[in-house]
Amino acid sequence: MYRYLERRLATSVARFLRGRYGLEIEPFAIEQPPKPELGEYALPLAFELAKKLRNSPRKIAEEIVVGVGPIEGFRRLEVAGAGYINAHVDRAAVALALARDQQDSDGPPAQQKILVEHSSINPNKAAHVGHLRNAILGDTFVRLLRYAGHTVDVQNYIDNTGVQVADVVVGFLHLEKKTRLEIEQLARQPGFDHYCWDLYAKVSLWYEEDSSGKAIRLDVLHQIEQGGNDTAAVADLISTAVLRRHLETMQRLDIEYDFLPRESEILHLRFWESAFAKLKDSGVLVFETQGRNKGCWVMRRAGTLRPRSAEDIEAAGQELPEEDQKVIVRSNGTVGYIGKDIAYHLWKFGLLGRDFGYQPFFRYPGGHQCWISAERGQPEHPHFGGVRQIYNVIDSRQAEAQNTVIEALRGLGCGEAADHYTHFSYEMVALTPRCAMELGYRLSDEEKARPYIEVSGRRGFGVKADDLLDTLMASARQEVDSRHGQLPDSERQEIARQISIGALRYFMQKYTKSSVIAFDFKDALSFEGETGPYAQYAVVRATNIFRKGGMDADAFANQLVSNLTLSELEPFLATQAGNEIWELWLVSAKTAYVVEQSIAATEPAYLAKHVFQLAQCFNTFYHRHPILAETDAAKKRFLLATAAVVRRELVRALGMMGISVPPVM
RNA sequence: GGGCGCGUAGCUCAGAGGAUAGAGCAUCUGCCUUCUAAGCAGAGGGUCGCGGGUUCGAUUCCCGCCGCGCCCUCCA
Repeated sequence: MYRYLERRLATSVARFLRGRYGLEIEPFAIEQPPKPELGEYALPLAFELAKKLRNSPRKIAEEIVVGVGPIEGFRRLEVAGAGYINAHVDRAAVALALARDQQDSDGPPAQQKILVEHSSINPNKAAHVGHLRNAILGDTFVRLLRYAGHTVDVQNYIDNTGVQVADVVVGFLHLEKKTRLEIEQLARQPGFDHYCWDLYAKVSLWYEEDSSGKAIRLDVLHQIEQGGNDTAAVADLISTAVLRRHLETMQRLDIEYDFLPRESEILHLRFWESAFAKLKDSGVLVFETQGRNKGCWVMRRAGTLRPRSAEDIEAAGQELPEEDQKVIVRSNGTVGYIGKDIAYHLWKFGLLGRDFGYQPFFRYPGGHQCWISAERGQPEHPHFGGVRQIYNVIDSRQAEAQNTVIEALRGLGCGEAADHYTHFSYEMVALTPRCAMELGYRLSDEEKARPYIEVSGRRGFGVKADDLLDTLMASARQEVDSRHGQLPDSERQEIARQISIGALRYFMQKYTKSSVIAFDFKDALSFEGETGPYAQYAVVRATNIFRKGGMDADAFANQLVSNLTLSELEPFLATQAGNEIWELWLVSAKTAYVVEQSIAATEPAYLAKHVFQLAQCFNTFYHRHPILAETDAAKKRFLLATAAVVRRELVRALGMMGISVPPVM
């Protein structure tokens, strides 16, 4: 609604500017005035035009206000300040449309499938807070896209043949001298991923102390990549068990996947062969015959194409400077991970000419089936890949690698695919020095002085996802017990679960992507202020009003759709006194607009801010208007309608954040 | 050295050409006989890293510095 009116306003003003002055200056800025009584939209347009039209901003604004004439859905335009044009909407009409839950119709959404890749955790140890940020951002983005009407496939890429898995295999076979049977037994234990966490740190330490380690690692890695041997079997056993643990951890947060493509299939189904041929033919890859990278197939690293003078290019010829090279195929003939990634992404866009086999892997309690790649799959399976648009939720440290893959696609003549390849880049989760010390890690003086310290799997340094969830759960449970001791244990448990998830998911989404999260238990465990539970609590309060009043909140909201009339809203919104409550309706009307912004900017934090604003406005309203005590029947109905609509929008927006609301708190 | 990002209140962060720079936490002062205080109201707290430039207007855009982080391996 908000978005729709903004467009209508822009079109009308643009039409006038064209007709009256012959000006084409769309798009122009449309912002929100600082106070509700100043209207819903503000155009600073006249300031810009002042010089062009040789007139004062105020005069121009007046001319525009008079000239544009009436716009459907708007009460009036007026000049304010030194030359702002403020637009006032027809409040009651907007509110009625909102109460009726009328969605802006942009025509049918494009039914093109979108592919979102997120999580992609190395299956060699337990997931940590950094992985949680990735998965939560990715999952919320999926929910946003689905809310906007898109069909989305969720993929979680599994690097089950890389060095990280090899390291843990080295740990089991060479350090702990475990047999395959013993590893199998361990892998069935509940905390297997946590066991691997410690083992991985132990192996990393051992490499530093024992120089023979690196050679063993290389040998193990080669055997894993090759497949069809005992070492590879052990690696598969370990990575599959850890993967299951990761899926279970994410399940705790209501995060599910559709498909798990594995690197082992990318290798064994020879995806690279097809990609390599294309890359050579198109000249994206060149064979280096001298210098450091002699004998390798290399390509230009993304971001190194600097504008150079003609002479420079002449002198350098076709040569790619060594520092701008990225090795894709090593001199021993093996492929690096960017090469595999290029092949994988050609598959995503349906440009590779090969496909995975598919096997069912994990069934979620709701019945949803998650598939995994296989060399020989089932004949019947859903179709994955071959999409037109993709989003990769990968942290910013891989920006250059991601851009290199995009440039490879472009170089292959797949510009269309490259344009629809979005690296959903976000900053890492680090620990505050205080948090690191609380966890018992020794820090150097230099580290203590830093604002944050990077998590390191190699050092076993970080906060494990399950541990954080457990801590949050215990803390929430304590709060629930202190308030609702009379409720049965299972109910208290479920409420605590919802609150702990709400706290965690909100925490991970309230920061913008470009901000490093310096993790601290104090902030993450907070249930007050700008947090998930704050927003959940606002909904619970709204629910309570209806319950105490002998009504059902959802039923009431549903009735409004057909029941409510313009004349019931008009008297309470069109007045000065209505400003404060109108703000609540206005913020509620913005949900669709915020969703659009969040998707366009790949920024879930916009949605989190919106949720908080809604909850905050509602709490103020709640405090100022004792609804059930209201004696004026018409006013009471209006206040109830307000509560019902805000509640609906809050539940909806929280749902997109993957946060559900308990019945009581 | 090159690339990317960050620097805003004591702390953690929003804001990205426009109206008086915001929020949460922390500190202090009030408010539970009321639809639940996981809440509300209020107070203090700012040379928006520094210096230039563009503009009617810059915390926001451009340039140059300074500080911090990440990436730049025939690792993934």
